[in-house]
Amino acid sequence: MENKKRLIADSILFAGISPEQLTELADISYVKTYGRGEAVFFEGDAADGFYMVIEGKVKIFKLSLEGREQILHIFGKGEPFGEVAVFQGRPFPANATVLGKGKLLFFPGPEFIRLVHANPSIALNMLAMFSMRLRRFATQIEHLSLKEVPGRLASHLLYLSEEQRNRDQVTLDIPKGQLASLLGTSPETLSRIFTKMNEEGIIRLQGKVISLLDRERLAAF
Amino acid sequence: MENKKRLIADSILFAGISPEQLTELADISYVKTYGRGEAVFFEGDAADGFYMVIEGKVKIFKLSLEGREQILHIFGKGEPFGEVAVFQGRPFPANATVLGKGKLLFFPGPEFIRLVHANPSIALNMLAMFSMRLRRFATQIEHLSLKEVPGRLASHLLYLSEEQRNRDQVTLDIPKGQLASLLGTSPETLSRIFTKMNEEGIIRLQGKVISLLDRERLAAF
DNA sequence: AACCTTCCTTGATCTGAATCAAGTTTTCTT
DNA sequence: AAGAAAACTTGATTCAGATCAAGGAAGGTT
Repeated sequence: MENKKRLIADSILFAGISPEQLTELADISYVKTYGRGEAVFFEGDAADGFYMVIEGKVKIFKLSLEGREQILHIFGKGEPFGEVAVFQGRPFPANATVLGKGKLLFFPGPEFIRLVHANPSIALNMLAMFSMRLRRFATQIEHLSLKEVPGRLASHLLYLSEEQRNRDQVTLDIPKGQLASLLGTSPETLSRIFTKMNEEGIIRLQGKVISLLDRERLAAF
Repeated sequence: MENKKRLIADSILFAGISPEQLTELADISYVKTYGRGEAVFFEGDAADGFYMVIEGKVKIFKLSLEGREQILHIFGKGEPFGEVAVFQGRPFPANATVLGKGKLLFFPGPEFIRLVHANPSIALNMLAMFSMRLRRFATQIEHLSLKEVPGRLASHLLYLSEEQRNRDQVTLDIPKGQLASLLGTSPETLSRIFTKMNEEGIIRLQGKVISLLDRERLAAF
C-alpha cells in the first residue's frame, strides 16, 4: 500500500497531488500481474480504466487485417497509458500487450475523471504528457513517410544513445523483431540493415549491445 | 472587435470562458492576413504565440531534405494551431502555410500560458483537443504503415463523406496534390489510383466532385 | 480572348522493402 | 544439460509506389 503510494506520487501524471488525493488514488487502484506477452486490452474494448506500468514494458500497437503490427508506443516504469480513451469516454483505439512479464496498476475510470476535473494540477500534468506524445507522433509520421528504414534506425539509435546517456554504446531494451514493428518495417529488413551498417563500420553489433562507431555517418541518414 | 470576440467565444478551445477573460483575449490578440500560399511559421521557429484560423485553411507539414512534404494536419475555421509548442515553451515542430489566402488570429504566448494555468476550463478544453489529435495521429500512423495508398484514399473519401454528411458524393476541399501529401504519397500515384477507381466503377470523378458509387468496395480496402 | 501559371494526368523506368522460404542462433523450460 | 520454442539471419523473388519526363486541362489575371 505504501509502495503503491510511492509509485503514484513519483509518477509524472500525479506529480504535485495532495496527500488526501494520493490516498484516494491508492485506495481505488489495484495491481494486476501479467504473464509473458499477455494482452492488457484490445482495440475497441470499452475503456473502463487506465493503467500505469510498475514492472516490465507495455507496447501499444495497431494490427492490419493480414496480421502486420505497427507499434505506436512502448511504455516503461511509471508511465500511464489508456488515459486518453478514459478521458474521452471512448473505446481503446489500439491494443496493449505486455512485453515479457509485467505488473500494472489499474485505475478505474470514473474516479479518475472526477479527479481531473477537480484538480487543475492533474489536468496540467496531462497536458504536458499529451504534448510530449503529440510531438513523438509527429516525428513518427515524419519518419514513416519521409525517411527510409536506415534513416529511421539511425534516428532510433541516436535517440537511445541520448536516453541512455552513452555516446559510444546503446543497449536495445526490446527484441529486434519488436524494434522492426516500432520502426514500421519487417524483421528481415531490419536485420539486413543492421548487418550492412555493421559491415560498413558504422556500428558494431554484439547481440543487444550496439557500439556507435561513427555518429557522423549515422546522423547523415 | 466584437467580431473577434464572437470568433473566440465560438471556438472549441475557449468555450465556456468568462466574459472578462474573453475581453482580455480579444485585447491581446490581433488579426494577420496572408497571401496565396504564404508561410505562417517554419519548423524550428521560436513559438512566441499561436494562431486560430478565421478564414481559409492552414496546412501543418514536415519537409524531407529532398523537399518531399508530409502534411500532418489541415486546419479550418475556428481551429487553433501552434498551442502545443507555446504550451511546452519549445520551438514549432513543423511548418505552417496558408492554403490559398487566409486570415488568422494571433495570440501572444505568455498571456495564454497564464490563462491556461489560471483557468481549468481552458485546460480541459485543451485536453479534449489534444486527445482528438492524438487519436487522429494514431490513425495516420496506422494508415501510413499498414495500409496501401488505395486504402488510405478510400478511408479519406469515406471520412469526407461523413464530415460533409453526404453518402453519395464528396467535394475535395484541397487540391489533389495536397491530398497526396496528406496521404503520404505522390501526386502521380494518387492520380493513377483515382483513375483506376473511376474505371472500376467504384467512384465517378468530376474534378473536385467525387461520387461514391460503391461504398462497399470502398470500405473493403 | 489570350496569356500565364498552377494543377493534373499518363507513360516508362527504377528501387526500397515486403514476402516467401530455409536455416541458424539464442533463450527459456523442465 | 537436453529439448523445445522463440528470435534472428540470409537468400531469392516480387511488387507497390517513387521518380523522371512530358503533355494536357483548368483557373486566374490583364
